[in-house]
Amino acid sequence: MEKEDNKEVDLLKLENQLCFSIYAASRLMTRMYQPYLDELGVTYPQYLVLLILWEKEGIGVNEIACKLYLNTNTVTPLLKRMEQLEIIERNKCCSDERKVLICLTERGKGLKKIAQKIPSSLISNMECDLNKAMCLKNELDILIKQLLK
Amino acid sequence: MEKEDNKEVDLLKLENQLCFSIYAASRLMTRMYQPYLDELGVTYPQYLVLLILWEKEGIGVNEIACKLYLNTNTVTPLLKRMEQLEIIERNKCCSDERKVLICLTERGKGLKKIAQKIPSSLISNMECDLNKAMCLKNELDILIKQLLK
DNA sequence: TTAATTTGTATCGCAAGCGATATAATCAAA
DNA sequence: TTTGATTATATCGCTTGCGATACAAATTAA
Repeated sequence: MEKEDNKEVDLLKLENQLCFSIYAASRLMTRMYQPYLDELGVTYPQYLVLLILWEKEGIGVNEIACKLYLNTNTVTPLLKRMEQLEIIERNKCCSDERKVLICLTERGKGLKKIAQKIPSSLISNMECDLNKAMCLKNELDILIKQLLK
Repeated sequence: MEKEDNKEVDLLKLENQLCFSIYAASRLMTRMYQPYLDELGVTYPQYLVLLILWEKEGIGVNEIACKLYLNTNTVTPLLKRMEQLEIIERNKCCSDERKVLICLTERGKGLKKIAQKIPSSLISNMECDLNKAMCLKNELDILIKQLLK
């Protein structure tokens, strides 16, 4: 009985929260990226948009939002800021006037070359075991799938 | 030579970013907490502050910020909002007038009872393997230690 | 004791992130 | 074809989150 109670109490400790570990790791990771992002002149979410666009251009706002698991009302102003920075272009789709298609500018394309070194720099920088990192990523991806259900 | 290039390109794909998995998992986790937090009438970071205060009261702003790996300029307004909600009290420390000591109000203490069920609800809700979850948490905590260096 | 430094919080400005809502274009149905 | 529903994006208001800066209390050095 009392054990049960203690168990409940333990589960409410900050140090036992999986959720907090994810939350903290996320912010600390972004901080680790900061110097590289400064070099690119973008923020972390903007960098994620670039990753998508470097793979495939001419996609809609919603497709970007889906890939990032973000709401469109987060992505819309994000993209507008990137347009201001002249990294991307936003053009109405001819066949469907509701859609806004996102493309890279030459500047946006050019940033890819600078970004190439980021992943390897980070890996060597924090001397992490690549296998362990991949393992961690797999477990997180499983969790994400669960959370999306 | 060409293989090397492809490798670089692959590392720049969104789907291969450990960082993105952490970032996405973090936001999706918070969304999972949302209904429970609504019941408490607090946000997720505010909930984390409560977890700390339920363990130990009368601590300073900086101590809270350190535990959460947040900057004090994030925590200060957060605490002010919690004061507005009458969940906590902010009182100047007698022995050191610079310090602001944070305590729970009766209301803040009372929320703990409602929160007790959150961890177990979440666990059963997303039918996750507790061992796997703990394993994931351990790996994240190792990562966090690395990032804090 | 006075001056310089450190410490603890707070303020400002900006970029997310999201719930709620709005708006226009498209599609479906009557 | 006109009405109603759906889709795609945008706007609003609020809370983080953080870099830069400010400021007062406390500590140290002189």
